[in-house]
Formats: sequence, structure tokens, C-alpha cells
Amino acid sequence: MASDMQRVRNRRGEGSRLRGEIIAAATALLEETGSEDAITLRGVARRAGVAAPSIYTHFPDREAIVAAVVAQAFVELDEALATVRGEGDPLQRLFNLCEAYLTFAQGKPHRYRVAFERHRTAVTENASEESRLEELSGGQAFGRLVTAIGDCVQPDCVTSRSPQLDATVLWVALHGYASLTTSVPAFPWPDRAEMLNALIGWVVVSEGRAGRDGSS
Amino acid sequence: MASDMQRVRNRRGEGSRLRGEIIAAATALLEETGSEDAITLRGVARRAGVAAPSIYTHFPDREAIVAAVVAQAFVELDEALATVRGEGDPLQRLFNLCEAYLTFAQGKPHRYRVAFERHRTAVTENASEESRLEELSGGQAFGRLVTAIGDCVQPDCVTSRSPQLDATVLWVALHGYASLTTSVPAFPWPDRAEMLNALIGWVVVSEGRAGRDGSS
DNA sequence: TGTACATCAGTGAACGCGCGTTCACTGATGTAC
DNA sequence: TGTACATCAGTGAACGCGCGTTCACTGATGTAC
Repeated sequence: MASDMQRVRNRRGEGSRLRGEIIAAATALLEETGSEDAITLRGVARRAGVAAPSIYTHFPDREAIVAAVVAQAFVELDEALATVRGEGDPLQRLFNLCEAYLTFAQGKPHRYRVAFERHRTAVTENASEESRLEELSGGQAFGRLVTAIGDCVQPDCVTSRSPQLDATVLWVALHGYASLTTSVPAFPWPDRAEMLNALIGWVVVSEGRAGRDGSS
Repeated sequence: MASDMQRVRNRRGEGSRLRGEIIAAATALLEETGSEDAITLRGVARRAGVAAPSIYTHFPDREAIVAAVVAQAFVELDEALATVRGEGDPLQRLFNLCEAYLTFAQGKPHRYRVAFERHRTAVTENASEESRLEELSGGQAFGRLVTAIGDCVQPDCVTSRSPQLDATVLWVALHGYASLTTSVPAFPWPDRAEMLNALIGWVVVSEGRAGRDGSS
């Protein structure tokens, strides 16, 4: 690919630029191949246009590169949700929020998948250097869902038993939809708007219960 | 592990037993390590107690072992759902079906994950030898959900707009719940019965719609 | 303005490792006569 | 009943490969004087 165009060495004091280039290279390999196995130290170095040992200036080992990719994926997910607007209508805002979640998850599917599969890696490896990543790893994104659902309750537009439970159901459904549309594309999926209307209608509007536990 | 106890060579005509032992060894490695990378040809051979070249009698290459593990996971999932009983109450039967789905997905989490991530592998590799695997890969399991929801409609116990759409929503939610409880265990998850009651109540009972599309 | 030098950004060669795969083979066992 | 032999189930040694990691290094560049 770009491995034969020679890289310009960073100027003094700007050596840390390479760190970002390494993460970008690793992310590109992941998203292009669909497998985190493609993130090899030598492969990343090739892609970034540097010699393999140059990685060690910025990362202690291969695993740290993957952790950095995961950490950045969570930052990007949160940014994508943070910029969602609603213009006064809380239900519209909830819809937009869910749509932004799906846009990220379906548009960067492998980053999304690996981020959730390995979120504990990111937490453990980077806990000291990037503070409170524990909260950030998905929890931040989840918090936005809970808040948005809570906002739907206050104006009397809809009813909800528990924003926390509603948000959890909504989250698992969004995650399942994003994951399965990626991994089973041949299935006759309803489109995104239809799915979101169904989900949000079910989650936010319904009052009655008809499930039963295993004992009755 | 068991690599130092010597294996008894199969008797004449029973050489195909080894095929099953290889799949079992690969499955054990996957489920114990949590990574399909652990399914290496040499690793599987060690685990099965044979020399590496012995694999080639039964599988053309490493990839075929993984495909066989995936194919068997789908067979097991379908068997788990096929044995679910309902004793006349369709809503109870639906609950039991969902519970069986989650028992499989949460009890054999890595088989479940890899099966859905790589279901196309299984379809492509084995399409000729095991016929109609296309339909079997998840589709069989999904068909049981659709039927169970359809059964809830006919006796006037509940209403449902479309068993197909309802089943799809239920499926993505089950998948999301199973996947996320595995990969994010630190989250304050509602327990299985609570989740299923909420889901089935929402999916099967609700009539109204409150979602909206992005244009309005 | 010139120059010596410390530092920074990055390199080339080498290491041992486990991997997938190929090859020629071995030795037990069932069968034909 | 004995025996030759084809076949079956599986093996040991070897191959080339890409990997992660270590080491001693190089050459450009900013800075102190």
C-alpha cells in the first residue's frame, strides 16, 4: 500500500506525532481486514512507514497498541453521541442518539466489536495514564442513553417505569442489531428507521407487562 | 494438560473417530482461552494427543477445523431450542425458548460469539458436505422464535403486529444481552428473568407506536 | 556568526519461537488364500 | 489353521515464514558558547 513512499522524519520535539500515526495504522489494518490479528507490530510499522523497533518508543509491546485502538474507539463513540442535537423534542433526541450509536457501530464495525470484546484490556492497561477510563468505556455512552430516556419521562409525552431498565433494554437491542447486521448481512433486516421506531415505541411507550417468570 | 497420556490408536475402520476428537479439542481450546487464535493446528493436535500431520487426514487445513467448530455450535444451538417444551401455554413456551437461547449463549459464550462472527465461513466451507447449512446457521433458531411468537398471536392472549418483526427485535435483544453480559460483566445487569419479562412484555403485548422517523 | 556537542527520532541486523504444511515412513490389523 | 500382504491410522523430521523483541548504531537538528 503506502509502505514504499518514504516517510519524513518528525522534527525535534515532535516525535510523539508517531504515536498517533501508529494508532491510525493499527486502526486501518483492523477495519480493512476485519480481524484484530492483523494488528501485528511489524504490520503496523510497515503501514506507518517506519522500522519495527520504532514502535517501542511509544508502546511497550504489541498489546498496548491494541489497547490504544480500543481506548480511542470509545472516545470516538462518546464524541459521536455528545454532538447529537434534539431541538427541544426529547423523543426526537432519543431517536437521533440511537441513530448516532448505530452510525458509529455499523460504520466502524470492527473497531466497535473489538472495543466491546476487549474493553477490560483498555481499562486495565491504561487505567493509570488515562484516568477514569473505567467510566468512559461504554459507560459514558450508556449514561447518555439513560439521560435521554429520563428526559422523555418528564414532559408528559410518554411513560416509563425505569429509565435505567429502559435504557438497558434499548442498549442491548442496539448492540444486537448493530452486531448482527454486520455479521449476518444476508438476513432480511428491517431498515434502521423501522427498527428504531419499533424499539423506541416499545421501550418508551408501553406500560403493561405480559412476561412471566420461569416458576409460574 | 492431557498431552502426556498416550492415546490409543483407533482400530481399523474407526479412523474417523479422530475427526470428532479434533473438533472437541479445538472447541475446548476456544472455550478455555476465549480466543479463536488458540485454535492452531499444532495446538489442537497436542490437545487431541496426536501428531500434527494426523490432522490432515480429516481436515484440509487449519481453517476447516474452525469451520467445523462453528458448524457444530449451530447444530448444538438448534438442538437446545428444539427440546424446549411449553405445555400448552404459548407465552410460557416463548419464555422458555428465550431462556434456552440465553443458556446456550451465556454458557458457551465463545462458541456462540465465534459462530455468529464467522457463520459465513461455515456456510461457504461446508455447503456441499452438509446440505442446507445456509438455512441452519442461525436461521433455524430464528425460525423457532418466529413460530413461537406467531403462536402467541392466535390464542387471543396477546396482540402482535408482525411475528417476523417482533421476532427480529427479540432476537437482537437476546443477542445483545448475551454478548454484553459476557463482554461487560461489570455492568449492573438485570437478571435473566427480569430481562426476559421486560423484553417479552414489550415485544408481544404493546400495540401503540411512539417512535418517529428522522425527517419529521 | 561559527562550531562543538548533546539529544532526539529512528534504523538494520539479528535472535529464538511457534506456526502451517509436506514428505517419506512405520507398524499394527484385518483379509484372502 | 497358517501366512502373505494390502490397507489403515498415524508418525518424525524437516521446510520456510512472519512474528515480537533486543541490541548497538546513525545521522539530523537544535542549542550553548
